[in-house]
Amino acid sequence: MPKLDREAIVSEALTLLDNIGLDAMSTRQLAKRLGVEQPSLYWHFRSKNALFAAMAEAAMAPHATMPLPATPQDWREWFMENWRSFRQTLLMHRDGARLHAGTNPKGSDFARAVHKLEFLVASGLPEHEARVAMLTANHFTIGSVLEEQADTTEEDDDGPEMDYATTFDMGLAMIIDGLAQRTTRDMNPPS
Amino acid sequence: MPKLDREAIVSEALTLLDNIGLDAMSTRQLAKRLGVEQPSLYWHFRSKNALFAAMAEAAMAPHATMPLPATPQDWREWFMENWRSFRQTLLMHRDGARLHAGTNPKGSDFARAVHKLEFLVASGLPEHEARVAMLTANHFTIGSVLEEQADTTEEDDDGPEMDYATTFDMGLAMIIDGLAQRTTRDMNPPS
DNA sequence: ACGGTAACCTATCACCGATAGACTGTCGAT
DNA sequence: ATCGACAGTCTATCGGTGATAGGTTACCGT
Repeated sequence: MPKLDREAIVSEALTLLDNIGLDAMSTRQLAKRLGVEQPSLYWHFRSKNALFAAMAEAAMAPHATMPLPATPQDWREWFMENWRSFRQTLLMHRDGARLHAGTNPKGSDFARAVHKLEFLVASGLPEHEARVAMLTANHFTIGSVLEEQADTTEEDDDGPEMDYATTFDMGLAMIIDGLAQRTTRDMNPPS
Repeated sequence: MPKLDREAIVSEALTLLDNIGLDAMSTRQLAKRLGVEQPSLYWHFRSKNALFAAMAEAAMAPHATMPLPATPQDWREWFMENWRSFRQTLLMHRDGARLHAGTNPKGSDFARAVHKLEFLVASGLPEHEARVAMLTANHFTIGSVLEEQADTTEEDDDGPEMDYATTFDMGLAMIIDGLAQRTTRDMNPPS
């Protein structure tokens, strides 16, 4: 019988999430899986939302521990891979985007974002535009995965229908090209 | 005593949403506001989710009834205004983005999307790229508003802090520029 | 006058998140 | 060895929730 601590609870909660989805998750089912009564969870977490926050943070670990970019690297390639990784991490768990949406970033995440921004600046991009591009890619990724995971259309064998991965890649490439344009020329005036 | 029909329920539900937020919404509070007992709502809607779907559709009306683009119009300007309108509509109601996320588009919405795509094609853009740009802008908008509405930081008077509207505009402009690039040149090879 | 049905009601179910307070085990200090 | 503190779990319970079953009313065409 594994000792019950925050880590074990979060781990089991994530597999329960994968099985039944975010809306169906209840503290009672989770407690039953852990061989424990429901109120015991409230010793380790102040509320269900606090548990969700811990789950969201744990689910983001694969992306949050990726190596940071280094200066000799091609910024376009890194940009692509970074948000591909973000998307993949969101897709690892059922309702991963909904779980992630609306979670306040930790301090370390903020530090990593600063480092990434500095890398883009060191690669010759204007800081303001690079920051906007990072935010844009973030929002685009969350929105994409949100819609992908909300899609309930059955997988008929009548054809590929729509490839979420390549659509995502193309959208991301478009953002990258829009950003790349900012290195050479200024914005065109509004009229 | 106003007759109780779907429209009245949805209308009152949206003002209740604005007052207490999506998570706190309950059928009992809504029924009380309508001067009715709670199970009565279930004659008009099969489930709470069905009510949410009707609310999402009604909330999208301002954007869904906008005039469609016509061929002599500048496609860049229209693109900007269309997704600005989408964002503004999502912002009209509390938790508007969460309410909208994961709703299957109606048939008429699909028809409108086809028309918009045809407009972009008529403006000289390649169809596939235009379609990707529309999806990208959609996901970007939803992700942006989702984060904006999830932001709980108090409005201190120590400065502008961050202007969501202009950040959105700049991200949208980046997508537009990325799309515009597809008219003149092909994608650059990966190496 | 009568039957049907739209539209509401009461009553109730199973379940939920959360809290209060009692219990048990471990462990360090005396 | 004993005691006290406290981490960690339990039982019991609260108010609230979405949803269903089935009774009641009022209108409407025949």
